[in-house]
Amino acid sequence: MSKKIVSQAVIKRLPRYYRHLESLEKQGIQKVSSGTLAQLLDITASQVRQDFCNFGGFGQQGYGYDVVTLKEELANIMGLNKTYNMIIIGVGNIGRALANYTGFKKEGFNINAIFDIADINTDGLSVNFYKMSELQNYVKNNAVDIAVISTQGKVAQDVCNEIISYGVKHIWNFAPIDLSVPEDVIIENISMSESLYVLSYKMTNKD
Amino acid sequence: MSKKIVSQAVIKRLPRYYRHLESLEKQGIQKVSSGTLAQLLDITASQVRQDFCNFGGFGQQGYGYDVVTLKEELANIMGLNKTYNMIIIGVGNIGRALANYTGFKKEGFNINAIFDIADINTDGLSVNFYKMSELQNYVKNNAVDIAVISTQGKVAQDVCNEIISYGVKHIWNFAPIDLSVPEDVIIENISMSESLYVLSYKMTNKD
DNA sequence: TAGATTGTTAATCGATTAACAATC
DNA sequence: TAGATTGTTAATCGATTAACAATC
Repeated sequence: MSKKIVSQAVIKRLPRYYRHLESLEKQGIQKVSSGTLAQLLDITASQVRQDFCNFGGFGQQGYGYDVVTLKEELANIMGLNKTYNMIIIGVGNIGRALANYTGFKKEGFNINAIFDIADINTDGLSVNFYKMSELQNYVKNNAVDIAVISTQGKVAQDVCNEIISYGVKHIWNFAPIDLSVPEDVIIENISMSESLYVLSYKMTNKD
Repeated sequence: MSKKIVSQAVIKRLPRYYRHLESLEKQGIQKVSSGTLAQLLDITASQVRQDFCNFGGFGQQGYGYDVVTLKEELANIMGLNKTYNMIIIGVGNIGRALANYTGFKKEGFNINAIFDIADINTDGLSVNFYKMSELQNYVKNNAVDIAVISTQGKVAQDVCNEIISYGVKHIWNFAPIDLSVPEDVIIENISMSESLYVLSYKMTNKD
């Protein structure tokens, strides 16, 4: 059965809903209305209901949404109930930060290894380090659901091609480049410089 | 004179155009057509021309766009021809990575100081460290165009309020929270977890 | 029951795409 | 001149907002 295609705009709001629901849960709040969620996300109540309607609707007329249930539904939709094995390629500042960040683990994202071309300073690195030459062998012997690319831009495409050739299908890309990948490979880009330039744009063009 | 309002979607594409133009320039390519740019960004040529038309249009019929000129125009539009004084608040993994990253400097983004509540390990930190108690005084005596918030989510709103009270007007937020700010404060959010969850969504829902 | 609030359809708004005259 | 390609208007498509019957 083919699901309705959910728009990119909706998908990007899901993590925000989730975050606010976590916070409501922590505050011991049991139910929430589309109006309240709308205020929290700074969108309209109509949009909140439309968004959830994409997935079937989780509310109850006259009551609203049960916080825990809605949170769990969103976790399922986003695949946060699963475990992911990840590796990082590129031990720059970002690679190092990601390797040492423990926050993703509680949602099932495990960072198992970090790779670089060069022998690097592994002081204070809380993940096993390997040389790039060991990558192929590593991927052969270990599950790798997601490869994080945190290399410099100029080598990112080569690294990307290499890991895809080893069978990795999902890439989280921090390198400042638009990577080309085959149709069946899923890629998500995050770019600090793009974000900073947008800030700079806003500063330069305030009304 | 009030400028035409440029949509968020267009603004987000500007850094990508810029990046590809830098690359074309480096390759020694002098002119580029909307069609070629469209291929590079994986959008339509029509959209490329519409985007530039928002700012007046920089091309020449029958020829295309001059790479260097277009790049410079976009730099001006995004405010990359200026210098920004920045401080970082929060010496976690991300704060540390940003402090040590030197790549933004060449576009005029200078990171001058980094703050934290606690006395932290300043080994390998390439930016001056201060305690939060010194923040007010620092802001009084030094220009701060942009404050980067890289604290934990739970203290981010307090930190945000504090720096705004000292007169800082522009915030680059890495904390996983939707900050409330006065109307005249400009904020740009970047969220790793949101990006990772979008990836996880795509993996879970590949049609 | 009366009030609240959802799910969903219809209306509106805005962004993307198509088309083409202008012109280099 | 002929071919290429822009800038811009019009058409289409998609996302957001409004409205309201259903119902808890």
